[in-house]
Amino acid sequence: MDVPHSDALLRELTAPQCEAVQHVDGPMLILAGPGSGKTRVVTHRIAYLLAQDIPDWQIAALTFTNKAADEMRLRLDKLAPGQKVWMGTFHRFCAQLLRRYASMVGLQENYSIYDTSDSKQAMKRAIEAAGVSTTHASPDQIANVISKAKNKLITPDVMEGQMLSPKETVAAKVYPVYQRQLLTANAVDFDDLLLHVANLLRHSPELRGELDQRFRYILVDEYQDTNLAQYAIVRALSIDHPNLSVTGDPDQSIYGWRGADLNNILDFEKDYPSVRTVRLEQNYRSTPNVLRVADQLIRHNRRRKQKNLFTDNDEGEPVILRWFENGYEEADSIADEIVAAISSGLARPSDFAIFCRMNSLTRSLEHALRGRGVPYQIVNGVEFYQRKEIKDVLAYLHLVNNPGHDVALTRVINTPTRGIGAKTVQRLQAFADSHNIPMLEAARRAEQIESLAKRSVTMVKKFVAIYDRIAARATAPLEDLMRCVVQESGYDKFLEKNSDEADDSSPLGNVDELISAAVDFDRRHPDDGSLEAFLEQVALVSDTDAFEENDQRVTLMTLHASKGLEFPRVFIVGVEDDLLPHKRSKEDDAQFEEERRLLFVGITRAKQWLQLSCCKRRMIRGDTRPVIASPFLNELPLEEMKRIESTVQRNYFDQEIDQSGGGDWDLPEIQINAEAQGEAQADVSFDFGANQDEDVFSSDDQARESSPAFDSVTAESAPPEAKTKSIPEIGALKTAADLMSGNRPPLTAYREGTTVRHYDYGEGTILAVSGLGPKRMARVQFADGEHNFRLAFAKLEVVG
DNA sequence: CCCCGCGGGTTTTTT
DNA sequence: ACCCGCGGGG
Repeated sequence: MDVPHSDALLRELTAPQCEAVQHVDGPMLILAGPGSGKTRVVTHRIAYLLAQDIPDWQIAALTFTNKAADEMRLRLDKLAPGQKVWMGTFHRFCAQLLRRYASMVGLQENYSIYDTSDSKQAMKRAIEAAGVSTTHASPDQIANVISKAKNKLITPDVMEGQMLSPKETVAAKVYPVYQRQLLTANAVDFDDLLLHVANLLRHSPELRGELDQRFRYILVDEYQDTNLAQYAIVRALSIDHPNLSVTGDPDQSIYGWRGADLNNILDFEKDYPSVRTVRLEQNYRSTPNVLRVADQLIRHNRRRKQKNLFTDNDEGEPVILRWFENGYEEADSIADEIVAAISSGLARPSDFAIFCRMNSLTRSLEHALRGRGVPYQIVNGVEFYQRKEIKDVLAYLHLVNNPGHDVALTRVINTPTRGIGAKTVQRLQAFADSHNIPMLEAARRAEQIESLAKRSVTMVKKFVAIYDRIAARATAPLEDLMRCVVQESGYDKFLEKNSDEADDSSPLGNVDELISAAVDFDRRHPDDGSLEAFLEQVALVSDTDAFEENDQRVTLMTLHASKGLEFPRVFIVGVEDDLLPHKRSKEDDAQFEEERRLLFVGITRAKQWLQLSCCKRRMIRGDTRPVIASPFLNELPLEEMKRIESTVQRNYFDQEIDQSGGGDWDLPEIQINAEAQGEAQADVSFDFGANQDEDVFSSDDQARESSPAFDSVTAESAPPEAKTKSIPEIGALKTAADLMSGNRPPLTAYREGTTVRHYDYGEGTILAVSGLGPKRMARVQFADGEHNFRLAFAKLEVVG
């Protein structure tokens, strides 16, 4: 490791930043406003600690997302190359501790991490076993109550003794059963990762002392979003060596609904009386225009610490507040504007981000962008790893890694169908429950289960044989193991039957992509017990981790996912009552204030330009309903903002009557008629699969290559009238699409051994290609190392 | 045991 | 609009 020089680290830092960076021992609270260079301060401080000869293994930096940890690691590596400071999410930190001390909480080290849907399954089973009725508390509600309890470190026995609401009473009966079943399955849910570690530290003073000693310097990011369990963990690790430094901003606390406790940051100074508090109030990100809007808004919150945000940046453009007739118009207008800005050369797709309160609102935006050939990425909940075929294959792996994983067994025992029905599974489960053994064990003893038909016993035994053949390969490289799973289980035949070769997002293509992920993992982790590590990584990836920077795409995401990011130009849609603030968060002040913070977070992501919009009517669950503007809008400095109201008139059926366009908005009109638009969209979606989860879209040469209809699509999307009426617009559309694709050789031009050139990396050789259609990947060896590309979008020139 | 069609609930945000 | 779970027919 290269130890940096202290002096060099302090150059180019402001006085408060320097103060924070030079703080070494004792607790510190960094109140960091949005865009105040927080990551810079944290990385510099770690480098500073290293410069004081503090060993890297004594430092741990905890973040909320892997993305944030990666970013931090990258930046720290520039200051102190080769350092081995522990960086990662709270959950990963706990997962690793728990691997080591599993036996102390009754687990084995190969324990599984249940994701939300796994634990939902497990919960249903526990409810059944506990024999409670779900008429007054749904499984979801019960799961919620239990999750909240875990976040507050309430164990089943403690819960039993408390005063409880009717729902909580039901949950309290399920809770111990659920926990016992998890232990039998050698599994934990997300909350358990924290809970087990917190309990471990509480009940074992020796271990606590040892770890406190080991992790002498702890840094916590986004401290305003920690819950009680997380609080307890860092507290326990900071008693003998209270060198705990936390960064956060009470105004950006947006995870209260998940157990985050704002008091953790508001009371930090009480918890650690010797604390040094540093305020970072200068903003380096946004224009004064944006900042004033944010500040005016957040002043309306009561539970906060007063901050004085300021910036030296240029005034910039006024923030825009815009009304639309409905969600479609909103989406179309935004998409048009993005196209106009891109085609005029003023901006790149990656300059834009669109935020919304709910994932479902991205639908119409997606549609509008897709129709115009604008590439975009959606950072949303329905991710790759949630897909059925992916979960199926992973479930086999889970079962190999942990034969006690009952959720996985239930999932795969009849996938693909092999004559083991629900009744049989139920009987296996009952047998397993009564003998307190995993279901796989019950399956092995199928002949002992009296209620099972002969035929079922045979089928179950057959499954066990399949499993054993797969499990025999447990220590093989992941790629081999995964191919073995797909073959032995018969899943490959099942996939072929259900997959459409042309459809890129087909199950087959997805499984292929999973296998390439495994190949990639094998390559990066040649030695460590890779199956377990792979499964852990998969379990702990978050939605926000999917966000890719430096990618020439517009970003669509929820306001929650936007935290920690920044974009030159930001649209926030649906700033409407009952949506933001959300209907269900208006019960109490705390929730209402959290909604306000959510908008604050969104606003402060914008660097140069910001538009808030709301609609007069919005389609909700199928039908269109009138909506009113968000009460938060009245809290903004409206007089200095640019307000635009759509003047488009609509008839009863929501059809446009008057085309006079939108107010003082001076965009070129890029509307093409509705019919043509519809057709173009239909055809385009045919090429790429009408899949909402598809994270990339572009009408590039890929489409040309695979679709003979491409030319007619172009013709149809630009009807003759439109062509003669508004040539520049059509030109603009084309330019926008071209920008995304460039002059790209056909995908078949990229093969193993092909020499290619990349703008940044220079010349290189293709080592391997994999995947299908827009997901086709190439691994390329450049002078400075290997890089992976999505061929459909990468700027790779074929040399020679 | 498997497949298909219907009806009801549902979406706020996610490690 | 969409997803999931349930019931009936094959």
